[in-house]
Amino acid sequence: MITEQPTFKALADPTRREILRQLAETDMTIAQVSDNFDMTRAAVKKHLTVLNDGGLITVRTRGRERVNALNPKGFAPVRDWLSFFDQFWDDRLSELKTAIEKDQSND
Amino acid sequence: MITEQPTFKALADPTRREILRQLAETDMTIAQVSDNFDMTRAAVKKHLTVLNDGGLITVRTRGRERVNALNPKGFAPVRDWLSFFDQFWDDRLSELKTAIEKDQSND
DNA sequence: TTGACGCGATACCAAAAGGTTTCATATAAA
DNA sequence: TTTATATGAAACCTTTTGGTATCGCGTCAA
Repeated sequence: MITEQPTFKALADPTRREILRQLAETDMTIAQVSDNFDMTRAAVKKHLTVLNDGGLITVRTRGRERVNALNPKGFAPVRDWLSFFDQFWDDRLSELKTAIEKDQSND
Repeated sequence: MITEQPTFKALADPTRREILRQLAETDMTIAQVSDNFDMTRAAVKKHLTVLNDGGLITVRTRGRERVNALNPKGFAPVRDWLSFFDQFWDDRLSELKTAIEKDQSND
C-alpha cells in the first residue's frame, strides 16, 4: 500500500507548513529555522524530523551544520491522493465529462 | 487569514481519508459508514465531525438519519496552499520558467 | 402508545503529539 | 590544545487525539 501517511501527517501542523514556505525561499540550518519561531531549537528539530520523514525536505551535512532544503517532489504522494477527487471537482464539469465519455462510446 | 488548518487536520488521519473515498462512491448515513470500519459508531461519528469541520463533507438530515456526502469543494484550501509550491515542482521546469521570464523582460 | 432504531453527547482512557530542559558529541576557531 | 558552536538525543510534562462505553432524545413503525 502506498504510504502517503507520513506526508499528510507532516502537513497537518501549521508550524511545519510555515517551515516549508520559508525553506522555499532559501535553504537553512536548524539554528536559522529556529530563529524564525518562538520555540526551542529542539522543538524545531522535531518538526524538521517529521518533515524529513514525510519526504518534504532533504538534509545535507555541511561541517557541523545540517542544511535543510525543500524537496518539491515530496508533495507528489499528497497530490496523487488528491487527484482521485478531481472527478468530483465541480458537479457540472463532472456531468460534462460523463456526457463526453458517453458520446465517445457511441462511435 | 485563510484557515486551511481544519482541512489539513481532517486529511491527516487514514481512517478519515478512507471515509472520503467511500463517500465519493455514494452518500451514506453514519451507521452505513460504521459498517465499513472495525470501530464503534461513536468513533466514526467523531471522524465525520472532523471531516465536517474541515469542510470536506456535508450532512443533511433525513428523518432520524444523518446522510453524509462528499463535498469536493472542501479540498480547495489544501489545493490552494499546495499550489504555492508548484513553482518548485521540477528543477528543470523551474529553470525554464526563470529563463522565460528573463527573456520576456528583454523586449 | 409503545418499542425499536438512529443518532448526539458525555465521561473516561491510553497513546501520540508538541513542547521543554538537560547533557553528550562532533566540528570550527583561537 | 582549548573553547565555542551546532547539533543529536533522551527524559519528562501537558494537551490533543482516537478510541470505548453509556445514557438520553427524537423519529419511525406496529
